[in-house]
Amino acid sequence: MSTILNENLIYEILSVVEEIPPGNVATYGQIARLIGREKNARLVGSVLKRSEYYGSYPCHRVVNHEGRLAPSFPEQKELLLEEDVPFKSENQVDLKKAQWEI
DNA sequence: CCCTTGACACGGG
DNA sequence: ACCCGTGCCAAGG
Repeated sequence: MSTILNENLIYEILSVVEEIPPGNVATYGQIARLIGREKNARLVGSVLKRSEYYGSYPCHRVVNHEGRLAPSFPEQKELLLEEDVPFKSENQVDLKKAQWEI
C-alpha cells in the first residue's frame, strides 16, 4: 500500500525514458514534466541512478538542462557518440539539435 | 518524526 | 563559461 507511489513513479519515469528515440536526448526536468511532476526532476535522477536494477533502459539519453552528462556514468558519452548525438563541447550535448521533441 | 541527500532547475552576478 | 543561492520533494537514515 505505502510503496505504490514509489512503484508508480519508477514505472512512469522508465516508460518515458524508453520512448526517447536514438540520437535524441531528454532532460530530467522534461521527463518530470511529461509524467505530471514538474518539480520532481531530482527524483528522476535518483531513479535513473539505480535503473539497472529495474532492467535495460536507454538512460544514457537523459542529460541535465544544460546538456551536461551524468556524473558516475562514464560510458554515457560513448553511448551517445555511437548514436551520433551532436555535442557542443567536450562533455555537453547540443540540446538545440538533439533534444527530443514531443 | 526530524534531518540530510541528491544523475535537478533557474535566476543572478 | 563559472560559481552561488534558492526552491523543490521523495527517499533514506
